[in-house]
Amino acid sequence: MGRSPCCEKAHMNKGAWTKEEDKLLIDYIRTHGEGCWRSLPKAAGLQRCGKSCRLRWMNYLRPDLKRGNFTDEEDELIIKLHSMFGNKWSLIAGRLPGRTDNEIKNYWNTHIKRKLLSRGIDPQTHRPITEPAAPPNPPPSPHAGHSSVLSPPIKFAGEDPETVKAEPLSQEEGNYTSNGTTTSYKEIPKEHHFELNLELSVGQATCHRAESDRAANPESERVVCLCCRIGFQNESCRSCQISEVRSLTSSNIL
DNA sequence: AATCACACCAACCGCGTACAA
DNA sequence: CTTGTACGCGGTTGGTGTGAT
Repeated sequence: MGRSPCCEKAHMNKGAWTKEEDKLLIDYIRTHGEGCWRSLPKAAGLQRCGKSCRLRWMNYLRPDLKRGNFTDEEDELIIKLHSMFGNKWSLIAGRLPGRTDNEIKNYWNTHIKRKLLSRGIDPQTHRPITEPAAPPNPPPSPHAGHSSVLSPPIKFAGEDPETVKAEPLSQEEGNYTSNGTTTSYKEIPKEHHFELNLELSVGQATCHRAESDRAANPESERVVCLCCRIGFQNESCRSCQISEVRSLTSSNIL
């Protein structure tokens, strides 16, 4: 038994959207807001499936979308985020205001891949192409309940957040180089590993907001929830209620 | 001017997941 | 617990534009 179709395709338009269809969709969402994509087309008078409407809105019609070329800063941020998340385009898009996952995915496949290859970097592994293939290292599952350490580690060169660039570590026989000194990867203290803490903050987490609490109780462990390590663009952290928009910097991550 | 190759990007497709019944 | 439905995501496709020959 196959999956039931998301809609009755026989009576649906396909292909490029017309200006009239765009207007119908925009007008409807302006009036009624997003949501219930399945019933939206009929309510809006569109001969499209809900999926198609959602995609059109998300990728093209949303008023907060930034059109135009990617900046060099965006390029570098995408590279950096891709080294962290892999092909999790929605996660990456969440860190680039006004950009969609589809847009970033397309841009990655058409521009950044080539850019990295020209630098001699494998776009998938973010390691020099001349290196032997590393053992499989899938990106962390968004559902992972525990911290995951990316191994081998990715180094973000430079202390200045403005100059952060994703660079694969020089790795010769498991060594890594940082600040001019070479260290066996095995000897690297755990806190220097590039670590993604994907634990969901359920219960009490001590965030930036709680620095004062921590000062009052120095024995308490400083735990920073994911939202504070990575940052939310458009919504506040639901565990610590930080509402400021935080830009991604190396200091947020490392 | 015609044709071809390539790049770009909007849109589609199928799957995984969340959630309600 | 199972099942059905809707949504969101990532991979892929196909149309269009542009430059080279």
